[in-house]
Amino acid sequence: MKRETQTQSDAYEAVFAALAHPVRRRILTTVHSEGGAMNAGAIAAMFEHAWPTTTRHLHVLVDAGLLRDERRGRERVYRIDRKRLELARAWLEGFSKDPR
Amino acid sequence: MKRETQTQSDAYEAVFAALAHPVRRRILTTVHSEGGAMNAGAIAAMFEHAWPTTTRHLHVLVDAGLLRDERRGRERVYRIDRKRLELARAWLEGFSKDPR
DNA sequence: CATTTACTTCGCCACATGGCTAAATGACGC
DNA sequence: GCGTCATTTAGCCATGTGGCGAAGTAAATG
Repeated sequence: MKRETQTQSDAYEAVFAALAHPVRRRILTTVHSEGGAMNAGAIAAMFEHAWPTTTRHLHVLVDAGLLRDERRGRERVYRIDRKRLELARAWLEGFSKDPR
Repeated sequence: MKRETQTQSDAYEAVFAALAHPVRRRILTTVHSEGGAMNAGAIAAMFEHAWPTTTRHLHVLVDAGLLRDERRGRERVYRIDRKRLELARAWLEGFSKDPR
């Protein structure tokens, strides 16, 4: 789980790459609809694939800054960071405006 | 260049996968800033990589419904389809609203 | 302190993606 | 019709991604 400093374009890169996978999009929508936070077990239970596969997807989302993780005893809670989603939304919004 | 009917989730799939690559995002922003349409040559000229590589990226964007292509004599014009970008933007906007 | 619970980390493998060069296509101008 | 211009298509190869099972770790619990 690399948490390095990123340039602006690296941020777009990580965010859009993270959003590219249907499992990761579903993780985000579900966590959001559950109030913004869920633990790893509840997230892994949503899918038929093996747990390590979910862990890997969660890493991608954390590295992209779309989720933050926090240990709570022996559970791990993943929480949505809406600022990063906002970044992607703002990029897309540029196309609704006339170009400068 | 497959132009098949897509379900809604296939549409998200194609759009977000297409947006995942920096070259493809740059194609979209540049075409937009040039008024919404550019021909293949002008797009290919933006990049250092070989032309067929650009063609391939253009295909991905067309298949995702983000660009439409049109022959104009021996040139080919690519035009942005903002409706599909709107689809992605709307998906992201869901996170700014409280979950139902 | 040994076991169970809740995950993550480690290798491994199959398939997808994105780059290339070379060859094909289709329209235009002579 | 022949060459040339604009661009795509066809194959090829290296690297990336996403799946797996097995093993590891850290906190709670008996």
